[in-house]
Amino acid sequence: MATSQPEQSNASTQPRLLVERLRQSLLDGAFASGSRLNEVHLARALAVSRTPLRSALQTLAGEGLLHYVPNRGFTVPEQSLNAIIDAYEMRALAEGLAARLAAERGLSEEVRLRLEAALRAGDHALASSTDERERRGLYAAANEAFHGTIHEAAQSTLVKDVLRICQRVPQTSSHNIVAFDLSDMRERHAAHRRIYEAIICREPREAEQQMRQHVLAVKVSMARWYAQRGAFEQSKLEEPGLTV
Amino acid sequence: MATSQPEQSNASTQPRLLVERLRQSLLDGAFASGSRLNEVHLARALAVSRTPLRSALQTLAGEGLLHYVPNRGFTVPEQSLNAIIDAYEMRALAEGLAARLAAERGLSEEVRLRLEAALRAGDHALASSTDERERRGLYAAANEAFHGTIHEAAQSTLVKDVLRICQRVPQTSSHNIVAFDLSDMRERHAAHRRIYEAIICREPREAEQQMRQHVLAVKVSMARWYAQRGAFEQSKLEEPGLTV
DNA sequence: CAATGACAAAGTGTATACATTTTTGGCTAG
DNA sequence: CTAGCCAAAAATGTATACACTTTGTCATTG
Repeated sequence: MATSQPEQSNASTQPRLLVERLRQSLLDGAFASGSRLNEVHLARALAVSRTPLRSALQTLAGEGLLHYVPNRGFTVPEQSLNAIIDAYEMRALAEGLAARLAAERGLSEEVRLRLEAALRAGDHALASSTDERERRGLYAAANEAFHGTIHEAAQSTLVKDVLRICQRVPQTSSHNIVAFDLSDMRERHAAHRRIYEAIICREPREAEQQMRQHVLAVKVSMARWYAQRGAFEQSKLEEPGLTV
Repeated sequence: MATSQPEQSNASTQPRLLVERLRQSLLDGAFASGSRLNEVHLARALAVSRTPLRSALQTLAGEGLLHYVPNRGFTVPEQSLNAIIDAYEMRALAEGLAARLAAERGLSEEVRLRLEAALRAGDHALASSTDERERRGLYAAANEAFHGTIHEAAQSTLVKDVLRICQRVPQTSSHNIVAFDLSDMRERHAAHRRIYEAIICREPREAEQQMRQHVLAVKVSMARWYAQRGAFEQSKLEEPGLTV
């Protein structure tokens, strides 16, 4: 097939692209929790052969986004409510560290501009009178841009990787803000601004503290939302380790 | 080859075993920092074909233990001194969280016994009059057992994975204690006991605090050691991002 | 009728051939 | 003598065939 294909030579190779696509799908919850991924079917669906697909799956398993059992293939891990809470605790610490490092090391001009752009995008999302659905989309993008920029500003591959791992639980992904109502969003946005100021003023402790509280506040919103939704949508709510 | 081999059917498959072996080698520094891993040579050296080897390499790349560039294969990432420091900061937070979770959730009988065994092993290592080299080995094992047991006790896959990532920097691996002298070891051991007590007494805050301080103390020992050693062994010590 | 064992089907694991890309070494032109 | 280019070699990427393992089904048996 490789010979018959025009091969656009995108500088990126198949496994790399597959990792991206699959990660996105997994975070969007496109695959049922606990389900097995059939290599043959999936390869056909993605129009690649098993080899590059397996490469991608192995990588994702390494990241913890998939679970691998030797002769039984790859499965989508089931997340318990406990795991989601833990993920937020971990994320709060890691994002806090990222903010602290950013404050310690300072922002390059380019990064500072991007951070400010993200804040303005948040302003815009909250000010716009568009429908609820669109506002949510806009704010999610601004939110993701804000956090992503700080992750970069920390200039630590390790911290960035840890944060990626923390967001492997779809419910903690920063572009997933279903749990927010409008007042929540306003509060989050104000927190973003406080964090930004602490970083700009080079106050590491303050930046870390603000960021931690911010993420923990998100945790509470999320937990509240799940408690409400879970109450009538899913009756299998039993400790310990209820799966959502 | 699969057909000619007796195939001991160890319930574990080749890639799995390879991941273990390679991870160990990488953490032990068996491969030069920055070097490229040649798939053909490595496969021959490990007596497997390229396919399972690549599986293992992809997984390790997913963990961040290797760096992968599309048409250029796998390389051992170079660690800057900054990266090592960051790794300790992150590890301090993650281990602290693990200790807190362990204290919150309590220990099963079996885990508690293992933790106590690790402490006794530490006692033994410090009390024994064997030579310096053997003491170091014994203490490293006890240290690893202590921390590893707490990681399990936290009962969080995510926290465990984060900790594994933190230790991908060889210099932060808990079985790597080259930086300790005897008084260091005694101090670390005393800290272990305090952490153990906080967990047993179900005091999450205290456990987290003690663990954090403990890991940060290790960071200082390590940094001191590198500063001394680096002074005469490597002259390329230049900010920023000096590679060790 | 339930339990069990054998067989078939499906799925994963591995080896290998070949395509594509990168690297290397030498050659020529300036 | 150096710079740049071309071809050959080496290394990585992908497809595919086949081996092995698991799983599901059906018939046999207690």
